[in-house]
Amino acid sequence: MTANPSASRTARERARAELTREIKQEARRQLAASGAPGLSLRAVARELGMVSSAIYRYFPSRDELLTALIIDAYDALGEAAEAADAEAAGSGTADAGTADAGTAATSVRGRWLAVCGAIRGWALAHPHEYALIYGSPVPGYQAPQATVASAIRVVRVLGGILADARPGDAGGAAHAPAPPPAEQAPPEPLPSPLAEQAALVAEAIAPAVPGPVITRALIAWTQLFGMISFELFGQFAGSLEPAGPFAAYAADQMADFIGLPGGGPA
Amino acid sequence: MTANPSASRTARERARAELTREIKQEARRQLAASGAPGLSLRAVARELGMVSSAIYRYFPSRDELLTALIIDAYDALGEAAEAADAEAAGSGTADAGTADAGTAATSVRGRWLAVCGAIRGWALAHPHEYALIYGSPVPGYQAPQATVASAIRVVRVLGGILADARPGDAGGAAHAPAPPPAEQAPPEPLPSPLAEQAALVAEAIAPAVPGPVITRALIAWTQLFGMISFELFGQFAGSLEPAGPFAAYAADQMADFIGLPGGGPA
DNA sequence: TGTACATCAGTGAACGCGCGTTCACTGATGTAC
DNA sequence: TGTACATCAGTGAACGCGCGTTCACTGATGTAC
Repeated sequence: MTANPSASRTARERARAELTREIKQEARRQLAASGAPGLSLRAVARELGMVSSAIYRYFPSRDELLTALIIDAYDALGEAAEAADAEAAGSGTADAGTADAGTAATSVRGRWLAVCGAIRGWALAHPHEYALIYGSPVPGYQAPQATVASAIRVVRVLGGILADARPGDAGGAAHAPAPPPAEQAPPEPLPSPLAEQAALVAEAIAPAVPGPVITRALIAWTQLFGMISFELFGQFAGSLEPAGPFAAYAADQMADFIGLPGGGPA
Repeated sequence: MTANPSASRTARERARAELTREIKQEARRQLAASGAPGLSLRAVARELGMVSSAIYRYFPSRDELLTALIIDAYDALGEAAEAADAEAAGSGTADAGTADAGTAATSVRGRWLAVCGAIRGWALAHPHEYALIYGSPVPGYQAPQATVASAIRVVRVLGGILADARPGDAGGAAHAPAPPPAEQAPPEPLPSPLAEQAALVAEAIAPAVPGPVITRALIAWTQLFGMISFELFGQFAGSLEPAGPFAAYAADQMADFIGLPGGGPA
């Protein structure tokens, strides 16, 4: 059992990967304690029992560590959304790709509600990571381009639902039962600068979905995250707390607003 | 012209008030440069040409200064909203009280759009103060109860519009022209825990407005601030930028969503 | 109007703390012949 | 299989910096008689 080159290289690299993970994990713990601006390389090292300079073998600077945490957070949220979508769609596998709606067991509305709930659920479970990616930007820190690929995942899930709801309504088991609630808007065209922006978003996220629908979905998107931020950041204190019922109601209303089939009396 | 007691007391107090103002102003400048966590009493003092300990004659601690800035920001935003509402309502005075809708020259829809625009405008003009009050909470800082009175002002403006839209539609010049766009929701009652919450909010903000309408307005409220936060915090980068057209469209759509009279083709 | 006293703004030094990052180093792990 | 060399993880000391807050003080401003 002599070590062949690739296996031994993996041995060292495995140790490296594990410590990298531990550093990020400890950093997340500190994030929860004192927020992004309070994240300190020295404190992380201290907690891990290493000398502060050792961290630099793994992350060349504090900002690089922050970037890694941001990407991880976007990915975790994206995964949560994808998993909820896949489960709601009835396919046991977590492959939440674009179409494949032939095996869908639930309505697009059910998927929408499930994904909204999953996003909120993740945010409540990881409030400081949520704040890291959707809160005020860390002063002096500029998120590199590398983060956008992960940031877009959750949006892509919402776009996928939207796309499935449209061309022939492939995802809709619950299409017939109730009358479409508020669907007069799509005919009206968008004002000029917005129409082009919506077309670009559609192209990236939900092809063939008309501009007004995309725009309404973007409104719902901002509503969802605005609501979650308000809940987490304390704006609901003394009024809408606990916010669960409001969040569920809002998701349903926004499903109507976008024009997803189904709805009506619960 | 000997100084009488009250005048001389005012002389010293006036100096005190002015320096207090200057400290806050400089603190705001630093907020813009390095964010809330980077705000430093020493740096403020340095910039004002005083020794760092002198600040303690004016603010007993860093947190107290932060609190003062937060209250000022809420008040500034509230004032901006009130002023926009008053102007849209046609009364030249800035008295944006509850009713007095008899002299209203514009529709409640116009007031809604004006206030949404003013809120966004203030946020764009003061991004760091906006982040201070609507961004991630400053770690280790707990906003005291004193801030809520100011925080509620902007919500009260929106509630006032809502209230004016309802009982006999007192504020609506543009009520007749277009058919009410999406008003089937109000009849349906809210689920239990939400209904009570909505009733409490209505009582504080817009009495006599039914729960479903209040709830829709709260959804619109979260949408508005979610959208502004996304714009300021960079989530629209590369898609909805510039965000003006989207913001205007969204405000209009949300006016429909709440059921404000008017609307239709622009 | 003048004097004795109290209040208050601002000073300067100090306390004790933590931070990011660099650098020359030791010693272990892996590689090539 | 054994040896000589290269790579890499982690050490410990140091650099230079800024922070919030306290404290005894000076001197100016205001107050009471």
